[in-house]
Amino acid sequence: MTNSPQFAQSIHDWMDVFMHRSMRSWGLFAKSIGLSMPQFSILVQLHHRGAFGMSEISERFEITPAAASQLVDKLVQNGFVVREEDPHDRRAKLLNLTNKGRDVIQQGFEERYRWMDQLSARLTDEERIQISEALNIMTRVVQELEAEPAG
Amino acid sequence: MTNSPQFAQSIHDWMDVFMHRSMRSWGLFAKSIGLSMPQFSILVQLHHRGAFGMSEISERFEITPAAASQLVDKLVQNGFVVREEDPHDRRAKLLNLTNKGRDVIQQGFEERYRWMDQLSARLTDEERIQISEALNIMTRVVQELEAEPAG
DNA sequence: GTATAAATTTAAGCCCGCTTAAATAAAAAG
DNA sequence: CTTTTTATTTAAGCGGGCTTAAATTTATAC
Repeated sequence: MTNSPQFAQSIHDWMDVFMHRSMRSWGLFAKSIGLSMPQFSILVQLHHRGAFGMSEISERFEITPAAASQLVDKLVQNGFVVREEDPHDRRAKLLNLTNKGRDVIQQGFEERYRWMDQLSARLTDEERIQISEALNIMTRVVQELEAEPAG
Repeated sequence: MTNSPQFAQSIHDWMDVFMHRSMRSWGLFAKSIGLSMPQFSILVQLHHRGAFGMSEISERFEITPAAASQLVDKLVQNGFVVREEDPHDRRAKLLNLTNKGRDVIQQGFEERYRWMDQLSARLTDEERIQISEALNIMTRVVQELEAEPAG
């Protein structure tokens, strides 16, 4: 499937170290601000993709609409999210992050970045440039993939 | 803290797209094989770091020893993990993945890799080489960081 | 060897996420 | 306008993760 075994190997090695690290640390961070992982994941989605509706939550996380509603309820009660009426369909709701919600996610990413900054400190200028370019390419391609229909 | 704003920006952009994607997909995968995230995270840790004891679980995940014991219990009952006596201290237990446990994690990573392979297909040979080298550098540095005392 | 400390387990109880089933409200179809 | 479909919510109930408290077993200190 992969066009280059060497490339695949590099990707896989990187994902091993990276995922192993990030999975645990997100859990700890969510707990530290009193959010469960499902709640936190919803905030991350909202942060990344902007406002969306209840049905989208239940689809993307593969839970029932009832479960989505209840999860969001807690986020609303705690002031991370607001429920607004969809102007085009009064049955539907649009979820939005509050400032508090945005701040929390931002803070989570900051802490994750810090680890990468630590990593950065170990690199030569040349390596930093090389990595920077590589990541930009990947970011661009991922965004292209996501923008596509079957994405 | 970061030595180059350009580098930091690239890292952050990449983490945004990558984390957003991987957080959700791990959750869905864990659910698909009947594991909760906490259970699944323990398997990932065991896979990455090899055998370790109860106390280490409760420390690393910041839960009580009692909670760790109960979580592991379910993993044992479902055949993902075995509890063995620590030869150096008969009070302590050493956890190990069973073949089933190893397979499950392996499968999880495979599915994650597939996404990256999709990404790979969009790249030129030149880009693949560039990214491959960049990832290798980062993987090496992360491993160095982890191997150090204050890790 | 007795007393104390450490590693783990068991049990009771709380909160949370999830599901199903039923209710509400608005859009779409006829 | 009535009927049906769609989006969401509410309520009841199950199972799971977590905590505290108490019990068990083995190591360590004296």
